[in-house]
Amino acid sequence: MRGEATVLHADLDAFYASVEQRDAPELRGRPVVVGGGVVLAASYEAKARGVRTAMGGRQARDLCPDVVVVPPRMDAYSAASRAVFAIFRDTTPLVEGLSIDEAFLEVGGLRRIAGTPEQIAMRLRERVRAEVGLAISVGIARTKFLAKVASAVSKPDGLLVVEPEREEAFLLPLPVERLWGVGAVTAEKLHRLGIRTVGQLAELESATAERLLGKATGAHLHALARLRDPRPVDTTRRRSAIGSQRALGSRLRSADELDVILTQIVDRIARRLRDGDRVCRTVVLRLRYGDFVKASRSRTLRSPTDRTAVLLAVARALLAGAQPEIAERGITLIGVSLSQVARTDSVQLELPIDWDDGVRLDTALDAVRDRFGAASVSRAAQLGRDPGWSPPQLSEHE
DNA sequence: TCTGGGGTCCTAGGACCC
DNA sequence: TCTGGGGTCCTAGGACCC
Repeated sequence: MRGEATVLHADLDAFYASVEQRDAPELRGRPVVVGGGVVLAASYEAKARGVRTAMGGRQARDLCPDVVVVPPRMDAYSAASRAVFAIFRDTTPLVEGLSIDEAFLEVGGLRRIAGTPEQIAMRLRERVRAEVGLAISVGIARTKFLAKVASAVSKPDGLLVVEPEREEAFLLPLPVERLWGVGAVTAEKLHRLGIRTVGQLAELESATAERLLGKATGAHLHALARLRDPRPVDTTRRRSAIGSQRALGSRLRSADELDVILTQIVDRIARRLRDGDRVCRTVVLRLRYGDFVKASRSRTLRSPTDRTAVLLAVARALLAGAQPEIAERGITLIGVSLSQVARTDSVQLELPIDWDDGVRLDTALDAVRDRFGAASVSRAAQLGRDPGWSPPQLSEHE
C-alpha cells in the first residue's frame, strides 16, 4: 500500500527575472536577464531564445541581441521570498524551505479543514499571484523527490499531480538528468553505460549503481529511480554554513588589495552570523587560481565564535599560507565560508577567565561581552544567577 | 563556455583514541 | 617489538543544486 500524494513542491518561476518584470512593466513580454558578467536568472522570453542560467553575459547577448540586462536587486528578491514563505506557512505549519524560491509543504493532515492537496495547491498559486504578483508552479506527489520532479515538469505556471498509481508511467521514461542529484558528471557516467532514462537506471542492481557512482550517491539515485524516497518534510532544517565570495577577474592583485577584500568578506559574514544569533567553529578559505583550479584551506577552532576579529585573524593566517601558490599562479576568486554553525545559546563557550576566588560576576560578564558580543551577556548573567551553576572547567583558548 | 554567488552533501586519508 | 579493528575528528577536494 503506497500512501497518498500529499507532498507539495512549490517553486517560483524564473524568480529574479519575474520580480524585475513585476516591478518594471516595460520589461514584461521582453527577454530579461538578471546579472552582469554571468546570467543569474533569465525570463521565459530569454529562455526561449536559448539563454540559460550561469551562461556568460556576452553569449546571452549573442543569442538574443534585444535582451535587457538588469543588475540584481537582492533586497527585492529577499522581500518577495519572505512574502511567499509567509503564504506557505499560512497554508500549513509543515514547511521545509529549500532555497530562496522553493519549498516543500506537507498537507496530508489538512483534508478536512482545507480540502484535497490539489485544492490547497490551487489556492496557494492564486494567493501568490494576487498577493505577491508572481507565478509559482506546484508539483504534488507521495514523496518529496516526485513532487520536485512534478513541479519542474509542470513549469511554467503549472500544477501537476502525480497519483501513486501513475508514478512509474510518469518517472521511468524521463531522462536521467531529471533525477535530483544527477548533474553533468553523473549523467556522463550513466550515458557511457548506455543508460539514458530513469527506467534503465532502475533496472540495474543497486550494487552496480554503487560501484559506478560511489556508495552513497549510487544507492540514493538508484532508490529514487525505484520510487523509494523515505525523507519526510523536515521543518527543523537550519543553515549549516554561511559564506561569501568574490570573483576577481584575471588582473594581478597585491597582497594589500587581497587583504582589503578578505576583510570586507569576513566583516559581512560575521555580521550575518551575529544577526542570526549563530556562532561557528570552522573557517574555510576558498580560492580559485589564475588557471581556474579551485582550492580550499580550513581551520577548526576549539571553541565557537562570532567575533569578526577572531574570524579575520584565522582567515588571514589561511591566506598567508596560500601566498606562495597565489604568487605563482595568480588568483581569480577569493571567498570565506563559516561552517559548524550553531545557535549561540546552544553551545558551551570557553572563556579565558581566571576563576580564582576574587573574580566577580560583572568582571566575568565583561569578558563575555568582549568575546561574544552584548547579546550573550543576558544569557550568561542568567546562568550566573542559577544556584546550581558553577564556573566551567577552563582551558587555554586559541 | 573564457567561467557568479549562495548553499548541501559525500569521499578519502591521516591523526588520535580505545 | 609487533600487531588488529572500530570510531571520531579534521582537512581538502569534488559533485550538485538554485
